[in-house]
Amino acid sequence: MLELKNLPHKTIERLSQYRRALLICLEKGQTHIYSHEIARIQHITAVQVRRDLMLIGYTGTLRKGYNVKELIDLIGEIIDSQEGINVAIIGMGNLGRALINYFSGKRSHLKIVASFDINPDKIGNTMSGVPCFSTEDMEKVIREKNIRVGIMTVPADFATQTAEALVQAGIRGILNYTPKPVNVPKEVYLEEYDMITSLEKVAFYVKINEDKK
Amino acid sequence: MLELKNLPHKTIERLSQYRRALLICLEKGQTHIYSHEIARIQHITAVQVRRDLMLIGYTGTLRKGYNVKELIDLIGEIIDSQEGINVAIIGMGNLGRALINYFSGKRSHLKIVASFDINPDKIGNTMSGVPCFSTEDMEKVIREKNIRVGIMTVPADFATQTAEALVQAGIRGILNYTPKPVNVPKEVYLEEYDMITSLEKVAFYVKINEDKK
DNA sequence: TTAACAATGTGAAAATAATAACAAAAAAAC
DNA sequence: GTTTTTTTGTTATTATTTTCACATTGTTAA
Repeated sequence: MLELKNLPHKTIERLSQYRRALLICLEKGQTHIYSHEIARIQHITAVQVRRDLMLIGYTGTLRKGYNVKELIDLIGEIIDSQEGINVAIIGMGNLGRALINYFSGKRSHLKIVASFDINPDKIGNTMSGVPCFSTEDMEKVIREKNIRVGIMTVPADFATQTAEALVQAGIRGILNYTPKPVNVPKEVYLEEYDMITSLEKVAFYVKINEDKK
Repeated sequence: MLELKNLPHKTIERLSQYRRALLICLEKGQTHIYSHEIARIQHITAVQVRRDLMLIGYTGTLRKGYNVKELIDLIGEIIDSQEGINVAIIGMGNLGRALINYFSGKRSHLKIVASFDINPDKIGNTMSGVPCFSTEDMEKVIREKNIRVGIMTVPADFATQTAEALVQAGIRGILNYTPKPVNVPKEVYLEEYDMITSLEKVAFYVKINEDKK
């Protein structure tokens, strides 16, 4: 059987991206797509696409390319959890709200079912169908709603305690958007992303490009 | 001379992160730090830290570690642009606002000097000191204010045209937060980040971990 | 003084990821 | 019906990134 565990991390990321491109193609009524078409959309090479698809065991049709619908379904089988995964957003600031709007209804297997905040004005409200609870009730709500992934969008000063509370509540994965790295036990999958780093990276390469001339 | 061009991309990202950790140490009055301390904060190995510092030519003191202040300054010399870089945010939705709050006053060499939107209610306002202009005036403002980096936080449907307009205005780097990949000429540095991909990746590894048991 | 320790710095090796090269075969062109 | 073209699938190669292993050397402690 296909060993999902051994798929390169980068391949996982690209599969998610291929699927999104493919969903757009499907909407447009396109039934087949060539590796080089996917590649052009994603700014990568066609070989890379074919290799990724090879790794997941998908076979296209020579000279016709890949069946859009089939490939979407296969990627879903690979990366999605069969029973779906419930997600919570912790911190209903601008970033938390951006994420809720952004995700709402986008992926059926990933459902944002709760948000948390400490601001009493926000608690009890609903946004894009997602109810906001008090951070104090986090453990209770996470267990009741079977929430397995938490997205942290709290201020940096609350990062540590939020991560601890999530772990305490039995969370299985954390996506940390605060600029402060957090520690979790190894059975919790942690992905950190820091916007300042991305911006500084862009600025660095802009500088380098200018020096070059 | 040190060849900045040849620093691995990953090293650049980590340097930005080391600096942030170091700034916190500096605030706390810590004068020296060991490689394994930096490593623990960033969830990486001490060897990785030492290797990165070796690449930028920084030498610590045996058994005392690295001088926090010196290292912060050196990282600044490496990744910052001497004359500073002006940045614009295009799209004043939740994400755009989150970024403005997030960055404001954080890095002196990276200044967000303008934001753009199509909503007349937002145009003319100022947020965290950043004035909002009409998207129609983008080229003019970007040239006048010497903006070199643009952060795209517009809805996906506007991604393509926004990127084209930025390129047209002579931008040198783009950080694209829309879920739609864009095309730019090779002299413009492009960094794309997609929140759905990150969330799907977390969900995937959560699934894998659970299957394992 | 000298042995043990704890840290840095780095060449070599391993792991991971991307690219090149090309065989195979369906479709199109002649 | 044969040749050319186009596209997939895959092996081999190269490039990048991380880790290992260990020499080196201040510092501490016996």
